[in-house]
Amino acid sequence: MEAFVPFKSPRGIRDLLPDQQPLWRHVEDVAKETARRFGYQRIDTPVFEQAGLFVRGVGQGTDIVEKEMYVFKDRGDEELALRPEGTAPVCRAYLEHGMASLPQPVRLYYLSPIFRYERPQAGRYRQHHQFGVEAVGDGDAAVDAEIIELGWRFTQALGLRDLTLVLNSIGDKACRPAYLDSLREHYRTRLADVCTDCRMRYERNILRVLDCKRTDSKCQEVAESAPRISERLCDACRAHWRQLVSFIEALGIPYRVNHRLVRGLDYYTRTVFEIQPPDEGSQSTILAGGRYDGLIEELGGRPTPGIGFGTGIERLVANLERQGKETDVAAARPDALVAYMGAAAKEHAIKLASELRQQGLSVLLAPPGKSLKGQLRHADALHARAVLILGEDELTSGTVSVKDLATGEQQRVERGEVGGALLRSN
RNA sequence: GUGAGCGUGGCCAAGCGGUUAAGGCGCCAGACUGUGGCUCUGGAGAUCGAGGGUUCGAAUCCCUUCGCUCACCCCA
Repeated sequence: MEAFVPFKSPRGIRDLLPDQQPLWRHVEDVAKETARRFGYQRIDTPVFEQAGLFVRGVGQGTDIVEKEMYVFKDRGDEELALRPEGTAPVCRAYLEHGMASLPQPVRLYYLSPIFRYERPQAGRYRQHHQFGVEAVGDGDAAVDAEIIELGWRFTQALGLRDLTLVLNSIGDKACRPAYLDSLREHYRTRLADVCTDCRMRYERNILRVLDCKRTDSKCQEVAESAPRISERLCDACRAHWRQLVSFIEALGIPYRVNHRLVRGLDYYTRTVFEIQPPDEGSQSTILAGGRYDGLIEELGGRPTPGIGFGTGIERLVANLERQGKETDVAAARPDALVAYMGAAAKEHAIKLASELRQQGLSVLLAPPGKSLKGQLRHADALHARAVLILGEDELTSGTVSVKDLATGEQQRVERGEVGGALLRSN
């Protein structure tokens, strides 16, 4: 017989307790409001999709697909996957619902859970939540600027300080292949100087050697001396990039160009960007995104440009807490607790609580078997504003004793007047 | 997947080989019978993550395992 082990939440997956709700609601409210101002509409896609959507969209060789997806078969033997990122499902919905026939670009946002089978760590969980924004159907740099501005305004509205916007362009089908060749050429003769991870990246995804952070080998040196993609962009990509930078400057958003910024998902083209907090955490990136002009086509649609970003609520909240952000939202307090004495009063108490709730008040019934003193203590512990007392005296006179817990004042009120009295004192 | 640190009641936390495992918070109750918050008193609640070993004796030492945390990889 196995010893009984109490259940726990799965590894890397946590509860969001009542204490933390106000700050979370605040972040979500700011997200919704920012999206509204920019004309983005909410979309909710399912928590799971056909696994193939991500294999196709995100890329066969990516870590997300290769080792981080929660995949399972349903009873009909369909291969499904818990959503490991937000963009591919939105693009799937764009195609599935014929959004190509809507005015372009289609501006969408979502707030949804994301699942990745990773080793949990500070700011990283197997289930996390993203606020994501996508503009599909317009390849103009003005849309890049709009998306980036949306992300920037969002973080500013939350009150996050000292953030850095980092920009780069990684080219497109026209210019990237040649660049990758020159990058490979640069590394070919220097593989011995570089870490084992970089040697692996050299084989698997050469672009990623650029964002190696190791300092115990010559990776930094080799990466710095590598050819820069910004100098190898084709005319179209270069023009796009120049426009984007001028728009960002016109908007007065501070930014830094990092020619070594690349992103891990296969679908990115041209613009990639991140917003990073000041402290040098390892997974500190708070918001990240880019353009994905080939994705819709990859998913079976007509060639359609798109751009978007995702931002992790857990990381936003962590940064807000680190900044000492107060949860200014008052914790939910019951308006009243109904205390009663004796079996006869209990039924009246239940009815009274019910009536008051129907008037819109937040009302709790005292727990059974407690003395009046105990019931008052209970009310105090729950931060109730008032206690309504029903005892023999009140029953015979058809009244209720209303005690205000802040002032300690108590008065008899006609049974029918209680709701009004409470509403007035709120 | 790799490496390191840590696992004592709901939470925080002493103890570091030797009688019934401190304390604080929280919870429950009492302090003259229908009255809170302060104070005082009392109470419930721990097989010291689990399994094995060393020892006369282990929460304390060793091994294994699970979990948590942090870092790497990668990512929000």
